[in-house]
Amino acid sequence: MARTSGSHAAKTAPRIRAAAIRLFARHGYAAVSMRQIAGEVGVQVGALYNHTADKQSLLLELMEGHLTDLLAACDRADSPDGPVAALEAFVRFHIRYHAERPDEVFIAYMELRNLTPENFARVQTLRHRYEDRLESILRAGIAAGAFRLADARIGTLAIIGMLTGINTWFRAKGRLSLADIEAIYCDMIRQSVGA
Amino acid sequence: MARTSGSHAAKTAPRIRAAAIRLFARHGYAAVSMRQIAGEVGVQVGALYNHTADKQSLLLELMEGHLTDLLAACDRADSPDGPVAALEAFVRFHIRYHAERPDEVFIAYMELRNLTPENFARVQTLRHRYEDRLESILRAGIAAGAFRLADARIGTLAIIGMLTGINTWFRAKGRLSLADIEAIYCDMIRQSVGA
DNA sequence: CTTTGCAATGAACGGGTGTTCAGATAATTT
DNA sequence: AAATTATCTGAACACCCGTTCATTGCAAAG
Repeated sequence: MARTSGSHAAKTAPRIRAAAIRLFARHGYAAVSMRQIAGEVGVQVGALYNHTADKQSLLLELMEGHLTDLLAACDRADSPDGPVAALEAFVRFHIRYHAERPDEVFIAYMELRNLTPENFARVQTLRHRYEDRLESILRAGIAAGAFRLADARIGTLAIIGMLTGINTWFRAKGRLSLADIEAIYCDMIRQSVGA
Repeated sequence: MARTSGSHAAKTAPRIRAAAIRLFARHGYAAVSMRQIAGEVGVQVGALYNHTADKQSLLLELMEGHLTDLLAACDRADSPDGPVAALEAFVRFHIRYHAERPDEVFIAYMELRNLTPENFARVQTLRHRYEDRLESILRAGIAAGAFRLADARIGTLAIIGMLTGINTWFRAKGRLSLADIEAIYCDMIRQSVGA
């Protein structure tokens, strides 16, 4: 039987992913070469291919990994009863989770066009699953008469867009802390759906 | 056979820009080669360099062109009196203007990292000038007591993020027309600032 | 200690990259 | 009609790309 623990793979593979995440986020998938990634890991190019089939698979793994982690964390987070409280919980979860993983988020939203059509479809499915969490909250709020919102789907896309935008400008050293921003966004989003 | 049929010589520059816009938007700056652009224009690679200094300058020209056009159009659009009406006018202008130029918008928001630091600063300045249009409206609304919004700057970034997100999913053939989306966004954004 | 087998090396493959430039040609000016 | 200017071609330059593979090294299993 092949060795399963203590082998190099257990250490090199995650390091390749970490290097790829940082480099892809910084310069973009197309602008980063396999040699750059290998250099960051401290290994020769060919060695990468012991851990990933090719560059495209590496990108897909990063995106799918990020999105499945996101969905799992979203399920783990408790969602209180009542549309207004559930919406606020979602907003706070989203902001916190995304603020902790700026590079993964950047890749997952910016490198979609560098996926092959099949891989794009897989990633898009996962993304849709996440958006559906929010859409369900909005639908429930509308049905309960708690929200004044014309369309749950558009509302979902608008709120997600608003939230994801944070990653493009938020810096921890900025004028406002993440908690400040969280509070402002909670208010704006609650108001935006008329609650 | 140098030069195939030279009558449209003076029209090559705009055609290069048009091809670059389409290709950059579709595949990304880093993934598009000068040979691809030349092929789309129907010309050899070397000919591109009669109209642009290099690939980086081409990207900068497209971005700066888009943003100066945007600012000019924004100034031309009439902004009614009163914070609520001014906000609605801005939202409607933004959605319409951006819906008409999906490729330019995509490039201006996605290819920032492929600009040299100097060029990035220039583009960022223009972008900030546009955001300031909205921020002024929000500030006036807060000062007049018409808006319930904790921070004008964060409000600006939140609303801009919400609006720019539209370009990532809007398709003219979709369930809702642009006018529908415009109406929903107007409501959501007005509500989001507490008006 | 030997065997086993994964992982890393280093070189090579075919092809693509942005950019330059001498020479050719068409349009415009004189 | 001749001279000038602007523009395009076609080839070349030096370098980088993703990927493959025979060879080598080395940690764990027996």
